[in-house]
Amino acid sequence: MATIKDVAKHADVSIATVSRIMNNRGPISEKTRQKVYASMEALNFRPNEMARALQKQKSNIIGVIVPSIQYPFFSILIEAIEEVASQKGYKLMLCRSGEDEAREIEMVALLEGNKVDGIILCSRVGDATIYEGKKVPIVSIDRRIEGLTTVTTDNYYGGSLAAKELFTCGCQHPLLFGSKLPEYLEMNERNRGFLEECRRLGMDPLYYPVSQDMVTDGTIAQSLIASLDQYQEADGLFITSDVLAAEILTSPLTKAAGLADRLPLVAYDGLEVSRYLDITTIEQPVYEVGACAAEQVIQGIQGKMMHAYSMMPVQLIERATTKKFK
Amino acid sequence: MATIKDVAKHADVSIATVSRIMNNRGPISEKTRQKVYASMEALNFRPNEMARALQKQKSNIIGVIVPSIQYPFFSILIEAIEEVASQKGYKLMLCRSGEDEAREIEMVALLEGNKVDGIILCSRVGDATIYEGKKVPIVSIDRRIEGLTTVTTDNYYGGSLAAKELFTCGCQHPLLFGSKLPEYLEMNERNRGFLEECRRLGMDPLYYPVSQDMVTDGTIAQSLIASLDQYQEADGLFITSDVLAAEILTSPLTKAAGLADRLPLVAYDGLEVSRYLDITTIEQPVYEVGACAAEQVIQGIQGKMMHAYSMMPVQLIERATTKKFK
DNA sequence: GACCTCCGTTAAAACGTTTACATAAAATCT
DNA sequence: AGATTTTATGTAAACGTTTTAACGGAGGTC
Repeated sequence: MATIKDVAKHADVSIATVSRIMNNRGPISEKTRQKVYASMEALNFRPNEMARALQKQKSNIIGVIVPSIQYPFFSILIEAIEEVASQKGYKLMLCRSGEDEAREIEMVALLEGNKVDGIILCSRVGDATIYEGKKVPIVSIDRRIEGLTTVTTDNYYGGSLAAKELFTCGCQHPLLFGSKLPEYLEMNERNRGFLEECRRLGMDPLYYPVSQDMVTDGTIAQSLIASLDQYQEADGLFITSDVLAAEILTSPLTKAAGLADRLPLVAYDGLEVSRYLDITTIEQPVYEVGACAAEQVIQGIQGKMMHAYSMMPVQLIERATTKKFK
Repeated sequence: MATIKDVAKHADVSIATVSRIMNNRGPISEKTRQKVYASMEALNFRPNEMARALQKQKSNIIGVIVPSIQYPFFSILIEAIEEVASQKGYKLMLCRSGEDEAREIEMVALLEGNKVDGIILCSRVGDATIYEGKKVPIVSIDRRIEGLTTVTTDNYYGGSLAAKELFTCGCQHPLLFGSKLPEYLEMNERNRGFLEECRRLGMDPLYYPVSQDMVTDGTIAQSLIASLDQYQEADGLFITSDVLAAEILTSPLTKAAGLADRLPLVAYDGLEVSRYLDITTIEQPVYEVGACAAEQVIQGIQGKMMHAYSMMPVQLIERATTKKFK
């Protein structure tokens, strides 16, 4: 691969001149400029971005850390981030933390070692105070971290929308079926919003926390059946993710139980799958969250002010799983 | 951020010693080793990977180019790639080409400029001969490119499986409904395999090519209805992607037409959505394709031999959309 | 002609590493 | 004890850029 030296030699100028032409700085006569362009062309020259980054102390790389890549929420997020990043001249270094605290910490360190200019972090676990002192701008998604800028959606309102929707279906004892979450996650707000709104509306909500294991090992439908056994009075369902709801609704177990016809259901996320299965859901503007995070982190990189906290709106998408109960 | 110089000064040794300790090379007395470790600890030192890459002429970065990030096929692929890459000490630089030829070329050049050690490329469009001369190892997914190693699945067999399945449903005039594809894409083989197998079985297949636009602008169900109007004799459906099939099956238009009850349907890909909607499909081992591509590219990086061509098996997943016609 | 200014260019020192080579000290052999 | 090997360390030149400071020449002013 040709280097700046080769170009300089070929064009019979100094490397400084070539560099200045590449970066449009300093005065350059039109003649040399053309000569150098020609040489670049001839040698098929591309500057070595690593050398550049080293010298300029700026890599134009944004690091992204997600728990999973293929989970639809995250893949949309990544797509959004890449779209605004690439449009503003940044590249993406992608890491997967797998919901593992140690891995997450390691990924941040790895990105720092790779001198990324900024980091977008979807942290789900562990103590986040370690991120406070960092000099590289970090944007956290869906988790408030002291000192970092956070982008999230209005989970509390989303939860309350779900409650209202079940209320209009005539529910008295809606069952909240979703992961037990640490307080510090914004997602927890959707549970809180739901439960509080239920009480405000005079309903008597039930809560059946599920563990992450059930989701991955395919016993989730089973536990729903179990929970309905336990809470005989349950007359409505709030399942806190579309994917969870899809797994449950399409399981032979729940189909046999005629679940879909017996209980109104509201899910959460607004992913494609909810549309395919005609599930009422609370839609989050996932794409916008990603875009906002990317914009924020770039602001930070450029030394401009970042928001401390951005919250995007959510909305109810009314579909069959509640409509047919009205 | 502390550099190797700071560590050297702090430990009162030369930077060469620190470097040697970092890389476990050359003899080092236990005493200095401990001293240096302590200094690294104290200064919270992390080597600058860009400087390292520059010097060693090896970045430990693999570039990945996909048309879209959020399309499930690709997000699974990326997840698989990242899994084996990170396990072998490589990082990922992720690019989105958006099915755009110019962008794709630009992305390859960009990755070269960033000195990635290898590239995994999902090329869908344009003339691929430009990639032939490259010195960086490139693995192409689902597209044969002269001189590069290719990883794909047995599309021809997949197509023929679909034909057989429709045959056992008693079809005589199955309709192939899928994107019109350039010859050079392996995906085209699934069309060929389907059509040829149909003829071998004595069926008389129909073919309605769809354009990419219909998929994105939501008129896909409409065109299916149109195609069925045109081919009144159609008595079975092969839709060449799960997502397409899902869009069609869940559209109000086709629901009204009672499509699902009238025509047996085989889709393609084996994505989650096919399970949710209980669609018979041909499953591709997407994860394994990604893993294989990553392994191959790493082989190439290490100067070992790469396969010229790897083909993974596919399998029929029989579900409701054909079962109920048997 | 001496002095200044501007313009175009270059030489050389960074950026943070690795590594070939040199060297000093310690250990082993006569 | 001296010669030789081995072990541990340091010096300095790379890697491919950017950028500061310096420089030579052209043109203008006095």
